[in-house]
Amino acid sequence: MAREVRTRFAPSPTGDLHVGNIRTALFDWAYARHTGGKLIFRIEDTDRERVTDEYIARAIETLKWLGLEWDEGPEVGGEFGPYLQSQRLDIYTEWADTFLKNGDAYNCYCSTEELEARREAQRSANQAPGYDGKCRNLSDGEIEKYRGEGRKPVIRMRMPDGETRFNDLIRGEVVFEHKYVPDFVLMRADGSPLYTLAVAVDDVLMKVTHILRGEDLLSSTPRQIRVYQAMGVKDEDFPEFAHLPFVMGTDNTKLSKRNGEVSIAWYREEGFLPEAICNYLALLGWSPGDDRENITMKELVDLFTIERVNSSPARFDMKKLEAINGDKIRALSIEEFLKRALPYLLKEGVIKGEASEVKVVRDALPIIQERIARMKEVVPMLRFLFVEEISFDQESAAKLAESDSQKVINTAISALEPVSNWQHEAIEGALRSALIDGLGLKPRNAFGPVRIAVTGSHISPPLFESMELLGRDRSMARLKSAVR
RNA sequence: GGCCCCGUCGUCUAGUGGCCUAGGACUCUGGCUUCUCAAGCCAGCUACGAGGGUUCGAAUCCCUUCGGGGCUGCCA
Repeated sequence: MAREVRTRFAPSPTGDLHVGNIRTALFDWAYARHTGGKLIFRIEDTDRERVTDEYIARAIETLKWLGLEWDEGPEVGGEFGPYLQSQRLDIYTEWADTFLKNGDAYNCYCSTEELEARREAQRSANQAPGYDGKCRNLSDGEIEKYRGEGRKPVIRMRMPDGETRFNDLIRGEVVFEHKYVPDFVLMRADGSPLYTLAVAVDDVLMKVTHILRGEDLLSSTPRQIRVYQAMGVKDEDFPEFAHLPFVMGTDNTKLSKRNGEVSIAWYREEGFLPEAICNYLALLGWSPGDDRENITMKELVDLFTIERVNSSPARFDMKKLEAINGDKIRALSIEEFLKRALPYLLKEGVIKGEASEVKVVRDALPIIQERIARMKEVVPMLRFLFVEEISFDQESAAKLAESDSQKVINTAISALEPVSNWQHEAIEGALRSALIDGLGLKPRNAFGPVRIAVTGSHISPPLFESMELLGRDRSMARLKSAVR
């Protein structure tokens, strides 16, 4: 009875994969891994006007970056391929013909304009809009007449009377009366299949056992089930459905550009770690059941069950993602941190990638590791180490020009001249005795001007370590050039 | 309009009739620490949408209601 679990992630890449897509992919992946089953990655590109090769390639890249490896699909193949629906057109045609032959489906000659007009009439008569079944039982004469007019038919599925009842793993039993499920189109007049046909055929042929997908597809489920039935699949062989709650934007509307970035590519550029994105997304609609929140991918796999998935929608919260990202960054080893930080520094031109630069970066990472929430922040944090001339923002420049600041810097220069052992302890010792003990300043007022002179900003990594990393010559030069 | 789904702190959630004077995390506020910024630590604010039942007892069960969302396509 225990058939192997086979889940599938089947996006229709009409753009970059977004937060909602990935949350679904993550759950599909986690469930497959948890059960020791297989994850199938299938591209739903029956609408080739909107799905491009470029988007498909980016979707593949994004999943790989996140570490959501699939067992069957593009690049890896599998015995039930091909995994691009655009390459399976013959299969859909064949099934549509079978449905036609068996009377489960019929040719519909209604034009788009006619349908729209009738829908409008239904609406104004306060009836539920939907196909009225006009072509369900056409006589030979009528068919002849339509053909004579040059009409090309679409293939429409016949919904029988009755109801569809299924057990959603997340929502429990759901019932749809067929009077609210009109006959739907399986194939366009040009012979191209629609989602409703392709998705059901593929799930059956690819032996998918569990369909985890967004709840927006909940009301299309009876149509899928209808296709299974027409294909002759037995009830007990139907896939199980689990409709995941939405991930929404902060303002309670669907997540979009308006209320938070959606594209995973953006999060990557910004410096969110893949494991942080997965960790956070896992918490949107699922929880491990105890107070744990910072979990690894392995723990997610171990703990993930559909039973623990929530049924109510979740709001996406950037702040919390950032908090988790910060935790993940702090958990990185220095080598790993370095590996992940380098691309950002390279991209912004902070370093060219020379070995000497990389060494400086490696030495600097420990002091900034707990100060950043996004990897991209390594750029402003470390830039001062690699520029010839530092620049000041207005506030810092003004602060530096104050006479108190000038006095502090002059004193600091004198105190630092004799320091030959340029280690942060020695630097700190010299500055403390000169500025705190000598001038009687509070640490804050003592080190502030020095910090600005050396790093260019009143916000920086720890001062003494920064000066050590910068080196004696450059540190002194910056102090001196800050004197007016 | 119709059908379907959903409803615990601002947000994500724990909670499946007594362990709940509702726990954790993020955010926010205050404090400690402190060379800035962070990190860390401590404290605080704040929730069972509403109304009826059932029960000795309800966030948990039932009904109604209100609110939010989805679908209603020759998109997926």
